[in-house]
Amino acid sequence: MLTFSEENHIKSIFHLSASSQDGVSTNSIAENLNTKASSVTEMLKKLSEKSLIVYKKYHGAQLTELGRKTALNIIRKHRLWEVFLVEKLNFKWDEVHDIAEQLEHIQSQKLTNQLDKFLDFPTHDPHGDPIPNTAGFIKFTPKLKLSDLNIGETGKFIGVKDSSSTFLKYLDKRKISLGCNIKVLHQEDFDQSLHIGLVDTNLTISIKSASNLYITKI
Amino acid sequence: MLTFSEENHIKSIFHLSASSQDGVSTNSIAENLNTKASSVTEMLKKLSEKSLIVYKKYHGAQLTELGRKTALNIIRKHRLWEVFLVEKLNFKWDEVHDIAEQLEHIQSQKLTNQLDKFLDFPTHDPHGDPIPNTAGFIKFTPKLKLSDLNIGETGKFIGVKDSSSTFLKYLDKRKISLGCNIKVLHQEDFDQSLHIGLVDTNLTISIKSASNLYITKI
DNA sequence: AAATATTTTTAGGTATGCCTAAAATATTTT
DNA sequence: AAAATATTTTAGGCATACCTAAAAATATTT
Repeated sequence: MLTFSEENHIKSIFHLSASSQDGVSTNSIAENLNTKASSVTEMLKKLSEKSLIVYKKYHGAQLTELGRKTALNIIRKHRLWEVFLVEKLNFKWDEVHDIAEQLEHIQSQKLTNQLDKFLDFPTHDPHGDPIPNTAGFIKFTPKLKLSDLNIGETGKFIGVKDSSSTFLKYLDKRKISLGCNIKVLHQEDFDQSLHIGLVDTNLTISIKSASNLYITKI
Repeated sequence: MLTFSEENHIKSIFHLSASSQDGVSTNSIAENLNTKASSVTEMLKKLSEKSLIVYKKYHGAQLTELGRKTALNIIRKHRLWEVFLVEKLNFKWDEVHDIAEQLEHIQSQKLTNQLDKFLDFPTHDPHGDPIPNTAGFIKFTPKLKLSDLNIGETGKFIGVKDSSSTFLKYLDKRKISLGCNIKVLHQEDFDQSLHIGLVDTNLTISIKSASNLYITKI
């Protein structure tokens, strides 16, 4: 049985591992969890003793296989609850994160699996992130960004990188929703902003926004 | 924002208030929460400072109006989640308590209300206990026990007093389920055990069990 | 009403999880 | 490679929420 704080650290290390080959730094975890480096150091020692991470002083942390399984189980719960909130309780996709942050810590294997079944075994959460299965297996999809497309190419919008509430609302306002097809029409020389085409409208978005949208070429 | 421990104490005081006119004793809370009297004393001071209870040294605690509202909100969440687990996720009525103990602490007014709506505004949980509404209003039903009926009288089974897993399983085994009609056929002189009649079967239950079943006369 | 028993509180201790400030180590710059 | 800078760890504190044991207050018996 892990504490909330232990679980949050494990999750943070998992997420930060994606973008770094070797150990995750103390500072990056601290920043991610809005805490201080010294607090993280303490926690890393504890997690190391519990065999959830490999920790070498001054050289960051890496999840063990057990740690990875643990992280994926928490992420599985988080994403399943997000689906529940959106599909069953009519929440918007920008409202679910904070509540799922709480629900992801509920301990009951049976609950998680029954919820999964109740939701008809969803494969992705409302932001397009894949949901790990019971065994901790997660479907890997290469992540192409809208900004990676060439002029004239079309992609299907399958997920967001930054799923902050403000960005999600920005997308809503522009009627850019998960699953829609986007064609890159033109790029502005001045600031690299993109003119894109949706089903029946064209609009302009910044290059920053474009690199927040995950796409598959079609 | 209250901690889990604070919420648990408030809830405990609420439940214990039902069976005692004046203040709830330190020891009874400690017993109820599986903790020690000294820990409870500490907590009572804190809750008193937060205006959730009225606490007089050596004379127990009583909820303030704010404390009562707080308790009812937690109980509302607990019971709604129990309904969810049984109705939507196919849990048995004896399996839901521990999970609901965790879920009752999730903070989101909107979540609670949307869940309520999703469940179609249930009035009672799977054990027959009433669910408080948003305003903290709880429907009072006089609690008659099966053991209070006279020989020959019939009652409708509407709730259990002790909803421990073992007792609920005992009822399942005997096919005694919420809502069924029970007629008291005969009482044994030797040990006061009751012969009762269900829809198509008769059986004998102890007087202890009979005083665990809430009934309305019909 | 005094003696005894019970309950409750206080005093002092422990573990967790956070903090700041100083020391130690690693990295980058010159 | 030495100096400067950045990162990480250690040391020492603080609040919460538990605990045991002793002291104080209340309740019960005689």
